Amino acid sequence: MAAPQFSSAKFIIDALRKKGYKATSQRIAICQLVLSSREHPTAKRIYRDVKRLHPTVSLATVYKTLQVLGQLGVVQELAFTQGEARFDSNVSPHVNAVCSQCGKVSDVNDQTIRKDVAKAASRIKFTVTGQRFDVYGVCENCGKKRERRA
Amino acid sequence: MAAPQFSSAKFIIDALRKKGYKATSQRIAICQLVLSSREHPTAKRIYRDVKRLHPTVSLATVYKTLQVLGQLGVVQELAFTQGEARFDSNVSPHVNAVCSQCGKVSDVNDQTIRKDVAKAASRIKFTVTGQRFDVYGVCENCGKKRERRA
DNA sequence: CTATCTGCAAACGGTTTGCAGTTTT
DNA sequence: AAAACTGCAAACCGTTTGCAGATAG
Repeated sequence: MAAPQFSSAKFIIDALRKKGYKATSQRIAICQLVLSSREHPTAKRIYRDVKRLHPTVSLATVYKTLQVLGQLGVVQELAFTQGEARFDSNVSPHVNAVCSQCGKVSDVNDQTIRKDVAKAASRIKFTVTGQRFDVYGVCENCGKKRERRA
Repeated sequence: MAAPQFSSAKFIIDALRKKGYKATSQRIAICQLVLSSREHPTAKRIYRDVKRLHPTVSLATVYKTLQVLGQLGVVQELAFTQGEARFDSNVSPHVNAVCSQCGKVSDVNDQTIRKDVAKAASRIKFTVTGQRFDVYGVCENCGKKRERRA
């Protein structure tokens, strides 16, 4: 069974209409950008990128569309202590490795997370709808830069 | 070996001075409240509580003290998509079970998280300084309320 | 005595909202 | 034709900052 083409226009239009949302061209463009990105982009980043296709698009529309994607369950918003939120289209359980030097967020897939979530939930009789697992620190690249300086 | 009395005045004053911070009475009170709480309080909540002892304290002082506690490494700030951040004095790896109905955040300790973090980090050569593991959903209490309604 | 801290009020910045006009269905 | 959406500007709200006076070391 092939994975569905989450970021194909057809798939997106269908998914939107199925839930009663209208498939406007701005919305489709934003969805494609977000769903095809592995960079955990911020709203501003998406805004800049979508302006290439739709120069008049507004940041408000980007935010509204990101909320729609959240409702569709295909994007998770990651709020951070400082600065903007990032939007993650990887919705399956995984680790976000957040570099405090360069800000990059990398996904590390790990099948055991699913079990951890289930175990923790069963211990306190909690019904799970989602999860977030971040590790904070320094990525390989920034670690090397540091060494060179030292 | 007994656990250190993280929330005793003496311990806090020592820890502050050791890092060059002054031990003012407001600061000590805020630290004691945060370090002894298992409720993952918001800044406003701490502000309200500390006002009982220090009626003239300001929200700004609360925020500044929370930053100090972060620097001391004894409190972690948890930013959420909507609403205020919460402050967690449980700094060892654990799961935060966040109820979307009542907003309560419960800790679930789990020794395997430490291993998961190490494993993910080694896979991408990441130097870890901290972590956050949330599960989102409905707590036992709110689940029961739901059942009753149905 | 000096450096740091407090409390106030104003600023900040990311996100949301209200609304008039437009587009989708 | 009705319902939903866009883009704009203003509002919002949690958090941070600048500063004058107070306090700790």
